Amino acid sequence: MLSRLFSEVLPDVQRLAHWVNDNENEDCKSKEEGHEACHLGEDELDEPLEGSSRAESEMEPKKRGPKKRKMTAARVERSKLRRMKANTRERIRMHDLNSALDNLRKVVPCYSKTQKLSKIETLRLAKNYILTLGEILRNGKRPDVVTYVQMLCKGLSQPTTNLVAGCLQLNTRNFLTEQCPDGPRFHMPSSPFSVHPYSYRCPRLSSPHYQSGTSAVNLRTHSYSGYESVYAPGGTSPDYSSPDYEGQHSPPVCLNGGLSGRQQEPSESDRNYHYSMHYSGLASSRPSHSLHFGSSGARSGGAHSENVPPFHDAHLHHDRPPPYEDLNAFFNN
DNA sequence: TAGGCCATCTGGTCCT
DNA sequence: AGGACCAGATGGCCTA
Repeated sequence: MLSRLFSEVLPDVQRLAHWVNDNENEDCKSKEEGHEACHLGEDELDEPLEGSSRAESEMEPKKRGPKKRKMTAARVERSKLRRMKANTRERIRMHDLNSALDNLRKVVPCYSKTQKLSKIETLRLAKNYILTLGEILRNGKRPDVVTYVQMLCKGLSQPTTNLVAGCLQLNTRNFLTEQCPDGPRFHMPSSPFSVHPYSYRCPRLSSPHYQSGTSAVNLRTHSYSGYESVYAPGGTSPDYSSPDYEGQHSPPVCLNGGLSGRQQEPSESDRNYHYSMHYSGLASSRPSHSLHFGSSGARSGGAHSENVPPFHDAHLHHDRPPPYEDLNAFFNN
């Protein structure tokens, strides 16, 4: 399934190649055209090498390394041209990278047109998403919605966590109540997560779009230290101890702050309802749970719209291509 | 104003 | 020689 998930993204990545042709920077083009027309003179073919004169070679010991060529005007010009071409290539390369990142943003659980996740947050969320899906397949059952959000939000900044939780329509109070039944320790009996004592805030994502007024979702997530416990109930967790494991470096998250949002505790069915909205593509055969709200459905849903003002254009992916049908079938079994 | 994020330029390294 | 990739530097934009 995961391979099919990747194959979904792969074409997008491959399409990036075409971007080069479609998005050639006009001004760079013209610059280059101007330089292409520049004919390099014959003089540069037999340029004298710096310090190559007999007198110099006799007086000074030979220097190691490539001999420096005298920078004639033609050589300087050609060097500039080379640099400009390199700059153009680099720019295109970075644009490709950003396009791929945009495509990735569209397939991770939470997508907002107006408030994009930062690059690093996108990568973190994507990683968590893949791990979560893998864990779901490995365990053969749906995780609890709280666990699901926790898994998705590991290592994410507070604003991103808020966004994801908002996308999931997760009730803040309920989440925290479950997560920290005995007060400020924020330690779930069912969760072996440890809690980091400090928080990481992303200024951009902590904008009102993410945390506006009553809808800010304040969740306390956990450091990576409890990863194995969550992802490997059967001891089959990936090796998170590898040196390159991002959890070592990513800012630990501790989401705190005042609670707001809905005052009512959602019922179990309510929670499942929210949960399955995220899985709507996965559980569409459940009439009471499937909800196609896309970018507007969340608002039209009415019952939950008051909980998601900052995420008005954020949506989950219910119109996903075939790879998600696997999970759909899975969650309907 | 500080800090985060980003785009771009640039020089270095590696490979063909 | 030239292209791909990378990382550092820099400046702009935005938000708290």
